[in-house]
Amino acid sequence: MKNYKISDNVIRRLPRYLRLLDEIIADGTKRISSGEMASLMGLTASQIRQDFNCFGGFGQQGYGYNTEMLREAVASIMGLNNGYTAVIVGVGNLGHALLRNFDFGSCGFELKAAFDVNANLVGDTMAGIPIYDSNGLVDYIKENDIDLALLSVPKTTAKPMAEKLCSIPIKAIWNFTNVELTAPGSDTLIESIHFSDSLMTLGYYLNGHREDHN
Amino acid sequence: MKNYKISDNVIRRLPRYLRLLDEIIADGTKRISSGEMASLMGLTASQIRQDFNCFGGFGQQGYGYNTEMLREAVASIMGLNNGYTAVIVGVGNLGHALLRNFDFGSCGFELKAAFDVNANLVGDTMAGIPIYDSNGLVDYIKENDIDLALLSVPKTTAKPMAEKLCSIPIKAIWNFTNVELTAPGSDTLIESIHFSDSLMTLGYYLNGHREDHN
DNA sequence: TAGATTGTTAATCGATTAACAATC
DNA sequence: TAGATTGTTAATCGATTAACAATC
Repeated sequence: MKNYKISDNVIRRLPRYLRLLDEIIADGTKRISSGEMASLMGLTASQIRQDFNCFGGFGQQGYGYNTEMLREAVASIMGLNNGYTAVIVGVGNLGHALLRNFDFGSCGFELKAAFDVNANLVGDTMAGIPIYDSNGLVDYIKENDIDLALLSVPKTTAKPMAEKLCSIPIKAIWNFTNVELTAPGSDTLIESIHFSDSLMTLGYYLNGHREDHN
Repeated sequence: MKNYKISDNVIRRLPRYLRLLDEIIADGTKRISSGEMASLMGLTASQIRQDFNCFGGFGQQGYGYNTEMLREAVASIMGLNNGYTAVIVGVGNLGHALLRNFDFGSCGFELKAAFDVNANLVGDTMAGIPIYDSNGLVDYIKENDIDLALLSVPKTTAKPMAEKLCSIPIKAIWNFTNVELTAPGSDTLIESIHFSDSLMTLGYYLNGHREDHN
C-alpha cells in the first residue's frame, strides 16, 4: 500500500468495480481483462489498470485478473471485513426505511441500535434492532465504541446533533438530512447523501442540456 | 448561455450554491462576494467566479453578487421553474419514505402518482398521492407526459423495469435500486443514488486512510 | 515459444488556481 | 475618485489516456 494520496475519484470507482465483480462472479466468470471490464463499465482499460495499481498489482501479465482475488482485494481496501459498527439517529420515515431495507452488512457495517426522541418508538425492536431514547445516545456510542452514526433527524435538529456527535467524537457521520454539515475542529468524517442535489442535477440535464450525461 | 460543454463537476456544485444562497437569504444577506462564498463553502473564489461565468455574468464589479438575483439565476439554470412531473415506481419502505418526506417541489418536480404491484396498496392515497397498479404505468406516463420515474422497486425487477421505462421512452430515471443501470440505445437520462457506494467510501476512509476526506 | 495483457512511464487533456485588466 | 471585486486570460496542477517494455 503506497503512501501518497489516492484521489477521491479513484476511491469512488472502487464500489463500482465491486458491484461489477459480484455480478460476473455470480455468473461464474473466473477471469477478466481490464479491456473487458472497461467495455462493461464504460471506462478505459488504462484507467482501470491505473486505479488498481494505486494499491498494488492484482493482475497477471498475459492473463488478466482473477475475479475472486480482485474482489477480495477491493473488499479489503474498502474495509469490508473490518467489522465496523453503526447506529441510526432519527427513526422517521427515512430512518425507518433504511433500518428495514438497507444491507449494512454488505458494506462492512453492523447496525447495533437506533435512537429517537419519540416515546412511542423507544423500547421497540424493529427488524431485530432496538430503539433507544436519544438521551442515551452519547453514552451508548462511547461505551460500545460505535464507528458510525447514520443521521436521519429532521432538518432543524441536524446541526446541533451533528455537533454533539463530533464532540464525542464519533469516527464518522453518514448524513441524510439534506443539510450541509461540516466538522470544524474535529476528526469526524462526514459523508452526505443529498437527494435534492442529485435530483436538481437531473433537472439541469432535462433543461435542454442533455448532450452528455452518463 | 454558451454552447460548449459544461463539466459535470460544475453542475454538481450548483445545488450547493443554491443551498448556501437560500441559507444566507433567510438570514437577510443581500449581497456576497465570491471570496465570502468561498470561505463559507471551502472552495476558492476563482472557482466560484469561473463556475458562474460558464452561464454568463451574474455579478457586478466592485460590488459582488446580489444574493437573490444569483439565487434566481442558479434556480433557472437547474430548471427549478420548469414544472417537471414525476412518478414513483415501487412503494416499498424506501419509496414510501420518499413519497411522504421528500420535497419534490423544491427541486422543480411535481409528484403526480405512485405505482406498485401490491394489491393492498393499489387504490390508496398517501400524502395526497394516488397509488395505481403497475400495469397502468406505461400508459399513465405517455398520457400525462411524465418527465421522471423514481425507481425504487426490488433489485430483482430493477433492470426489466428500467428497460420498460427507457423504451417508452421516459425522459429520466432517478434510480434508487442500487443496481447499475444503463440506457443503451435510448435518450433516457439515468441518475443513481447508490447508498452502498457512499457508505463503502466511508469504510475506505475509516480504514486508516483518513488524511484527506472532506 | 508466441500471444496476450499487465504494470508503468510518458503524453495529453481538462479542471483548478492565480493574476490582472476592466469597471462598478 | 479610490477601493473593491468581478470577468477573463494565463499558469499550474492533477487526472485520464496512450504507449510500450516486462512477463506470464
